[in-house]
Amino acid sequence: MNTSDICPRFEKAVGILSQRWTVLIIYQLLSGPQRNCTIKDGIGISGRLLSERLKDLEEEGIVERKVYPETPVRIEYSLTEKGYSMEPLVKHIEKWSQDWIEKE
Amino acid sequence: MNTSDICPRFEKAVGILSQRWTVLIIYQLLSGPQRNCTIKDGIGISGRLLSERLKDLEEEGIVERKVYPETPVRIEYSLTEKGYSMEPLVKHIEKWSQDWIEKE
DNA sequence: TTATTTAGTTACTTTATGTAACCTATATTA
DNA sequence: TAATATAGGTTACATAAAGTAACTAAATAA
Repeated sequence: MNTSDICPRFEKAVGILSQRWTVLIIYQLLSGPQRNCTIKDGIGISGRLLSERLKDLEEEGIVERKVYPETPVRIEYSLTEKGYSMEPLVKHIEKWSQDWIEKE
Repeated sequence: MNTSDICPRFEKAVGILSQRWTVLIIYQLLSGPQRNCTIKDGIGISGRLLSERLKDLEEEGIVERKVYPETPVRIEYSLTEKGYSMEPLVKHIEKWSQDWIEKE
């Protein structure tokens, strides 16, 4: 039985962050809107998981999907306001890693 | 093929954070050294996973395990210096969740 | 001896992740 | 027209991680 008394919002945020690839996708999108294949090559995720994560992040209101009916069609993903609100947090993780993770 | 060009230290940090329960265990230990069962009840993790995570975190140098040969034996877990260095990060996550995760 | 307590393990089920092949739509080329 | 290429995405299947519950070990108390 789960008798924990942790704030549900905090738990939810932790749940988002602790899903594999989420932070790296947001990190990648911090350099601007980009298409599927660019994110893929940028962080080394598989196509299947990238589609799944982008869909999740869209549902969370963190990522936005835009279709440009050009030829060929262009589909671009970008961060929403909520997504950009995570920038300081992502940079904080990056900073911490520089200070506390040793070079291998 | 993984052609990503992400800083290995950042990747490592993200790997730690994105392991389920890690952040909650550290969060719980921020209120001071405590034993297995207290952490367990505090965050609602199963005994099996808690043991596994504490072992991982000990190996990462984030958590310290101390045995007090009393009767019955008391085993206490606490944050190391490295563990405490994550406090601002954890608080940052908490703050973000208050600002951006809606009540359900 | 028997029971109790706490930490931790074992065995098994369910869910998440990884990999590769395939589908669709459109455009380009032979 | 037919074959090829490209990008986004899905399907099918294999492996790894997480969840659940029962069990073990060590030490002490009744």
